[in-house]
Amino acid sequence: MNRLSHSEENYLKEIFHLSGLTDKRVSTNSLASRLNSKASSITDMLQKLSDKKLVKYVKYKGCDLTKEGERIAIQIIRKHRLWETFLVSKLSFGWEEVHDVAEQLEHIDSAKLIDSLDRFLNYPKFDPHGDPIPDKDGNIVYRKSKIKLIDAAVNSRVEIVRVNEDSLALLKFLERHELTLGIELYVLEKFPFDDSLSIRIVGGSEINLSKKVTESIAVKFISKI
Amino acid sequence: MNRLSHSEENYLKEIFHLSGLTDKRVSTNSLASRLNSKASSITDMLQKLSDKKLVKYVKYKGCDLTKEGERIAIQIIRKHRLWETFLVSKLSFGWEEVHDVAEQLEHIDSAKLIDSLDRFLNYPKFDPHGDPIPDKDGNIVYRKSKIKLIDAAVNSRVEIVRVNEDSLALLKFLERHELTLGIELYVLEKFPFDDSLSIRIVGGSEINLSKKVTESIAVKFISKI
DNA sequence: TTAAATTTTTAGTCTAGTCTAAAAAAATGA
DNA sequence: TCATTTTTTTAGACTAGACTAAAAATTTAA
Repeated sequence: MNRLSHSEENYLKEIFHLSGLTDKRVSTNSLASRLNSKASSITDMLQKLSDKKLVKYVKYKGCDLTKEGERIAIQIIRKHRLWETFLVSKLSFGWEEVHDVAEQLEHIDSAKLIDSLDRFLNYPKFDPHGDPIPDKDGNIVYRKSKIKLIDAAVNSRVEIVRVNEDSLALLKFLERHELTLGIELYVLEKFPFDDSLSIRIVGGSEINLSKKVTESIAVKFISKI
Repeated sequence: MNRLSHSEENYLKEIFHLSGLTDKRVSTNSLASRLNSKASSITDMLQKLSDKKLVKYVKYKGCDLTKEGERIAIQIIRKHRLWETFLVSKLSFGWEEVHDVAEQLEHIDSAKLIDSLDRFLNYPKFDPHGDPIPDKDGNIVYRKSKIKLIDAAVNSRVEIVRVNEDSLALLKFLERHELTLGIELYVLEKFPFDDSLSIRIVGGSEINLSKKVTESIAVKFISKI
């Protein structure tokens, strides 16, 4: 397989993310908004990726990845997450600072580099946001018991295992309220009128979180309180 | 200053290398051959870089860098050499393997990244080929006493302080004959008919080296023998 | 010094990736 | 169901960066 352009790689990665969320075909418009691009540009590229047999594309019906497309997407995600881990654990970056740099580093093309980096970091299983790092062969260990904070039961004690890295503002907000990976929370009360949720950090203070926030945090159930 | 494309950065870097060698204007053709490109493409790009005030370009008379162009070129070289150092000292790459990967990594755009990497590596002064690494402000410490092996006096003892990294074949040749950085040699005899040179590795064997090789190695004088 | 050789530039093309505007298909809802 | 809205595709254009072929400038050498 010939080397892909950065743009092609970004398309594959985004199709992977979007189809993983819904587990079905990815629409042209959803790709356009995620890639900050126009629908017409997406159509062009999908046709090109379809010719290369990396996506299955049906006119007016969206697309999804072929086996080979998925394999490549997973390798890009592997690179992204290993670089993020490197930045945080070796270069002392904050978790909110790593995303943009990793978006660049994920396109570096060298199998030897990424495997050496993996070894150097001691084969980490999760990146700084709690997302699983695919191994060399593309296997991904999804954390089984993970649920969105918004879906957690009232009066349960939970641990933060993942935060959505897409929004810098969100990461800064979480950082400031000490809502970081590994932190444990009590889920106190749900407010249906605005879908907000009150939590207390174990050994810390009580905070009311908006829907936007509780949708972007994944937690693991620990116990009833 | 707006972010430059990879291509623009490569032009600046190459102009810097070529003008450093001759310390005068760089011709269109010399750039074309170094960049594996055609003279007409070079002309186009030089006009563009000239508009951006990064090179001084005079039709039919070649070019050289402006202050700003040189500043940028030096930062790219800093990145290239820091990444090479990282690959060799942290990820156990061989010195002959690092060049191509560093060519990609040098375009990653993040001041924080490169300064953190510099600190992580403990502010190295030279890269794995013996070339000086510019500091954050663009200062380069040239090794004063450095001369090409081809110019070294017969019957002197010298130390290898730099090898030209441009040719993979050369690096492999040097590796195989244990002609690596820090190694000491006796310069035994020059053969004017083919410009070859016989040396003996201190504590090792005698080798006859071609002009091509002795031009690509820089040494430091240690003593007479 | 001038004709030939070399180098460099210009002119015109090409590809990748993007865009806008218009057309076509699909989805929605009265 | 069928008209309206939304989504998607097509058509045509633009930019960056490269190329070939031909023209122009410069350099070399007789």
